[in-house]
Amino acid sequence: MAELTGVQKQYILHWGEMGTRWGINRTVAQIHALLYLSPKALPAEEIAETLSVARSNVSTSIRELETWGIVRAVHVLGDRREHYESMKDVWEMFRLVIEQRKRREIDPTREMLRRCLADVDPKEAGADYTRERLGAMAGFFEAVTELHDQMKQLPTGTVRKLLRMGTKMRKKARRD
Amino acid sequence: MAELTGVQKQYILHWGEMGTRWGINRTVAQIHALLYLSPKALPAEEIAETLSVARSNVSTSIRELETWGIVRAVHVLGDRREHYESMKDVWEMFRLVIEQRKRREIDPTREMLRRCLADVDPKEAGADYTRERLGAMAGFFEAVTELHDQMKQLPTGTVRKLLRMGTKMRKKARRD
DNA sequence: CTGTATATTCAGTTTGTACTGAAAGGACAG
DNA sequence: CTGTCCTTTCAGTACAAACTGAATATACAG
Repeated sequence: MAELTGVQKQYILHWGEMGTRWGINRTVAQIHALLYLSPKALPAEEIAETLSVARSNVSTSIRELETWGIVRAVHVLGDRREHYESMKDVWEMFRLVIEQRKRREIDPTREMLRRCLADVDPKEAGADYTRERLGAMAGFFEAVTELHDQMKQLPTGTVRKLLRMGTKMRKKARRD
Repeated sequence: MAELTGVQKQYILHWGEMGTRWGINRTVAQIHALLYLSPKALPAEEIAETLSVARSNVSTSIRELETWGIVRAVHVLGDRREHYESMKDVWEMFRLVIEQRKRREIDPTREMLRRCLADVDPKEAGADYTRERLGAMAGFFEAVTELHDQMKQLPTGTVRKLLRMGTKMRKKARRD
């Protein structure tokens, strides 16, 4: 893995770009991309060299990937260094990330909306309007939460079944 | 709307924070929050004052919201200024944003993956492994695209029906 | 036309996040 | 223990994105 192939380079750079667009640090995303493509676990130093970033930067980035649960340290016989490897199951990887982003971002937003709804001062002008808007937004987030809870518990295969079912319902609706 | 109520402040600040976490400019998100809560369309200057940002900043931010299609300019009789209002249908708003983020981010990633798969050099060591990993990732993105296409064409009510159906299937699966 | 009100553009500045390298902190072989 | 190898922490720096305000463009009333 010392030298990257053209394809690897392309994938890693793109993945880094995607990361930034979704609020994920570029280097963190690049390291993940590198590990995902790597057939064997890599030591931090090799990651740093391959991506041309500081060793310490790799350390913190790896830590973040570990908190997501999509990268873990493994030990190689006869080597004192930690080697890092990425989870390879793509669906599971995204499930983990989505679950955590929901916890970190969706859930607090739901709470904020509830708090706001409770705090609307009825004496304030336009209180009804504010409640209406906040309520609509809250409803949406509740639905998203419901959807997520479903997905979380469905095995991958069932998601695919639902996809097919959706197709049928859509076709039927069009005929009606 | 000159002075914000406590609830409005809370909502706008939180929404700005959420924006940044998803790669959306804080001010852009705040302006959207303000317009979403506002019962009437607001002129740029009032937005700037209310949020304490430069008039020019509002101009560019509004432009971005317009490209998303979730804010539009309206005219008020006897006023030369443009007034801006947010779409109020939350589901439609998110549908628009998701559709465009898919176009800007998911689609290019799919293309990148296809290109990579085509470019894998069979002579290179580990070519099979690389293809396997790229293929798995590509499969995921294809599924996401499929899911999106379904959602896009389903009326909101049908999404809810699917949610309920999922619940039943899950309960059944648990019994089995 | 001219003058005024409004909107946009853009060069320069600010700000916050990411990154580096040096120092400190572990772990372990000998 | 001691020295070596590796990891983590952190203060300072670099950099990119966001923001400002002045200059410019545009629209329109008179």
